[in-house]
Amino acid sequence: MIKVAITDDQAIVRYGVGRILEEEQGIVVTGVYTGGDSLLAGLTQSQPDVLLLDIQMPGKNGIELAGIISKQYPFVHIIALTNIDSPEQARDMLQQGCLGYLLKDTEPRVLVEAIKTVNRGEQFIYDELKKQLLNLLSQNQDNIITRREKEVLHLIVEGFTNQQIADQLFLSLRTVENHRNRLLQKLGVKNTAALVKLALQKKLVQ
Amino acid sequence: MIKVAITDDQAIVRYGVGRILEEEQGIVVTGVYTGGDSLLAGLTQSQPDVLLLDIQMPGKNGIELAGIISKQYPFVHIIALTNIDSPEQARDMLQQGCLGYLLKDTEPRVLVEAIKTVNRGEQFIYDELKKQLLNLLSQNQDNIITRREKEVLHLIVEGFTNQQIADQLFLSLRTVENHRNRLLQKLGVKNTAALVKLALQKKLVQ
DNA sequence: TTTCAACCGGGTATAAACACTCAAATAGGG
DNA sequence: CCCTATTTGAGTGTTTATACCCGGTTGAAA
Repeated sequence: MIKVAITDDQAIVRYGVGRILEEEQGIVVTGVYTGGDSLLAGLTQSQPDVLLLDIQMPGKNGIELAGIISKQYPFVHIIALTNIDSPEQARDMLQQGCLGYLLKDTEPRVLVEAIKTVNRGEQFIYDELKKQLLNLLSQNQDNIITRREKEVLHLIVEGFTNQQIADQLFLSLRTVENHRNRLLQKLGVKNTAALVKLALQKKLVQ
Repeated sequence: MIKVAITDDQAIVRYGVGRILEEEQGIVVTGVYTGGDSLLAGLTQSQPDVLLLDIQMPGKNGIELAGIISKQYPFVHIIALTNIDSPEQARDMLQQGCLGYLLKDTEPRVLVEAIKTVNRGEQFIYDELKKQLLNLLSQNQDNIITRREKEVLHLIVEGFTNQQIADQLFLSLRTVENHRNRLLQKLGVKNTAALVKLALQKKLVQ
């Protein structure tokens, strides 16, 4: 029997996953938690073989939690279960020690398959995501935006002029212009409009 | 007994909502559908009192479906059940004849309350959304962006310069400059960066 | 028919952004 | 410590954008 725990702030998801797993022989649900705090408390009592973990939750988010749990309970295999189809987020979760990444529109049999796979200590990632993760890696190799550049980019997106940015960061106007030019180069765009659009879409800034 | 139907492409949600409603006296689930087509087919056989309808679905989306159903079966009361907390989307759904708008992180008792409320033909919208809808209305009253301005705005966001936009739209550079200035005025921003950010965030362009 | 908003175009300025090159100080990893 | 990437600053010039102004046309509504 594979012991599975669920952590999700949405009651609908807790009920839904719970029912799917109850109908499955070989799987038993040993814990249902509504958030990070109750999860961490529950883990001190009993540890599941597989933990289904939501990412967007009030309080501690799934990324933090995955990091904490995979260090403290390395034998608990974590599957991220989320609504958001984002390779960036998947990468973060995998780096924190998750073995699986699933979307909530996953079919029940796939969910069950994923649980059995990670229970054996193997990774479970759907093919489309694998591709996206590879793309992300190749992108990140040449698109290294430095801390300072990100800082300047943030202020550009907020609508400040170079002079205003220079004043805020205690830099000369020239320095800010240079950072701005380098951003245009690195991101492969030609003007402010495209820069802001890219920054917002790729979530380089909040 | 209130007859309730569920339409959602996510199995987890179908199971979860199903269980919540089964535990409730006074409510009976008479239909569970995975998408628009099976829903429309099912409605020809039996009609629920309340329909829980997802918005993001492959094929026909919830907004289309709500329009069709509220015309064809005006006695079926529709509640939008979605992950996306967006007043724009809520407005669209309500305009299509929905009586309720709920997020999937809704607590079971609220879900049940919503069903009972719309079953009586009353609207069920949570307070926060009411506020946001009012804001949306007041914004739309003074922010009347004309067709042409929207067209220019779209091309600005795409990263084209005024000259390029002029060429594409067969206008003089001056005309485009004027449109651009009027956009800055109307939207109350001072430069391209802020304009693009606002346009993307307020979804004035795709 | 008048009125009004949208649309198109222009004039004249200044401010800001963009392109390219260069180089010194600095912080961080090996 | 050295090496590298980052950060910072500057020179010089061109291109775009922004801020005001103005008037003519058109189509739809009052």
